[in-house]
Amino acid sequence: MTIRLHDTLTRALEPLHPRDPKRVGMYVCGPTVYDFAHVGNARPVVVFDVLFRLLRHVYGEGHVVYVRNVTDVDDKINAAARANGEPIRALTERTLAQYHADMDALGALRPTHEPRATESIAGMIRIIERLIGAGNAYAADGHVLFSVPSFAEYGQLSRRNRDEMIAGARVDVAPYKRDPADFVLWKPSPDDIPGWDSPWGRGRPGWHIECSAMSEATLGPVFDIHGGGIDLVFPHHENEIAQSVCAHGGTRTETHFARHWVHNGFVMVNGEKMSKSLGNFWTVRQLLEDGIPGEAIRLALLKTHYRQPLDLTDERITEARADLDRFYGALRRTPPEGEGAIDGGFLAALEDDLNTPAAIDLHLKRQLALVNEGRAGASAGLVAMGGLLGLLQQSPEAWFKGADAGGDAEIDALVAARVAARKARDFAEADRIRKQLADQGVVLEDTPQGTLWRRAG
RNA sequence: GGCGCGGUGGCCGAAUGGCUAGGCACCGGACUGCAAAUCCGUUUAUCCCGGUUCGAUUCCGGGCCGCGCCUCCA
Repeated sequence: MTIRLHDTLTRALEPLHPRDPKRVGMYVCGPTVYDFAHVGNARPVVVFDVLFRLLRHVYGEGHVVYVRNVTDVDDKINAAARANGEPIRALTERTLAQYHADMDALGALRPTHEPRATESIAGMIRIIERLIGAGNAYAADGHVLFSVPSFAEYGQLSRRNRDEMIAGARVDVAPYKRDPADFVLWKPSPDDIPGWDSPWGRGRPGWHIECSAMSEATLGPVFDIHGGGIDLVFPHHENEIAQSVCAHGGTRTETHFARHWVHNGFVMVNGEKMSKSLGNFWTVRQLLEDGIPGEAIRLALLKTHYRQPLDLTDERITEARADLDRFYGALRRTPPEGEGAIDGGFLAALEDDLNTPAAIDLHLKRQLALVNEGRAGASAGLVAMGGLLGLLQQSPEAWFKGADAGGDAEIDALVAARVAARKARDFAEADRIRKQLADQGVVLEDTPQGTLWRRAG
């Protein structure tokens, strides 16, 4: 079966036919590194990680190139560094390291390439020069601007026309723009702001140009999938298309740039949109520090289809933890042996526009039932299927007992004492110990193979 | 104001022009020294108003509500 993905360009499900099945290319817009990643940043990372895993499964591990950029030059970065009184480079390095740690905790694989904007300036300048040469851009007042009227297809992705945008504009039009819709490719930098020498003087790139340059450098002018959050459709991806298509001497998006556009929906928290003024920003780091396992956050994100709006709530996270308790509980009682087989229905659900809710609640849960039933090979299948979702890859002991081994020996001793009490049919003592452990958040489970324990969330 | 997305049972959440996923929770039962885990069983739905149709939750129109974007917010 072919993978089908919803394409923002056509607003319909489109079969994925890679240009080269030996080299499937995917570009996803990455973080601007000035602050901790919040759950809204985490959703595209997890969603496209699942797509990456699916593509690797279908086309082979070595045949998928996944690129996620790092935006390390940006006016928000400059402002944050100034506010912190720290060098820009220190801020971006520290934030990127934290980003990596957080995304690792969510079980996201590292992309094949992670180009940085600051290391891609030369490529940006080359594209800007090409655009000027082709009549799609012009220098004015130290800036270089993209001429939107020069690109007839402009607005196709977001389905806007220029009249509507001008009517709705809420920002004053800069005097050096020939057309109100024109956007900045390059802008001058004063001495106290990062800048690079260019044919137009010392300056820095506009926001959109970096992705045009980095995707071209890593994937070539035309590649298969471009992804990101739905809020990037306009203006970022619209402008990126204009730049890249025109720089590649073309007119049509799907023949001169990304062939499929995939966008994930917005995230809300406990029924409200996240905002700094409401003080309800859920950073991944904070959730982890609150003791919520990254895998539970990941599962909570994947239990909603990626294009749907997602309301992340405390209850959803609790439910995801309970799900994982069941999965890992079954794997603990029935350890997997050998290579697992991936259920056809499960794979078909993922190939059908990444239907992770169906894959999880229908197929993965059914596989869990098979494990509990004692079906041969079911455990290995469960782990293999989980692997496509980036789930169930740790040992059950690690899941239940946590990385923190402190206190394990003490618990083991109490469990042993209770086992002895039960053997002596001293149930009062056995129950006393159970209660004592329960008060510590430790839940016991007597099985034919012995007594197991776990730390409850 | 313009453009776009969404509104399914207590909660979550797919799918679909008719054959009415699934999960979680709840309740009942089995099992268990007691639990936990597991298994079995019961219950609840398609925002409102029109239209098309033999038949709509699904298609079309209108309304209400929530959300996003409208030049640098994932």
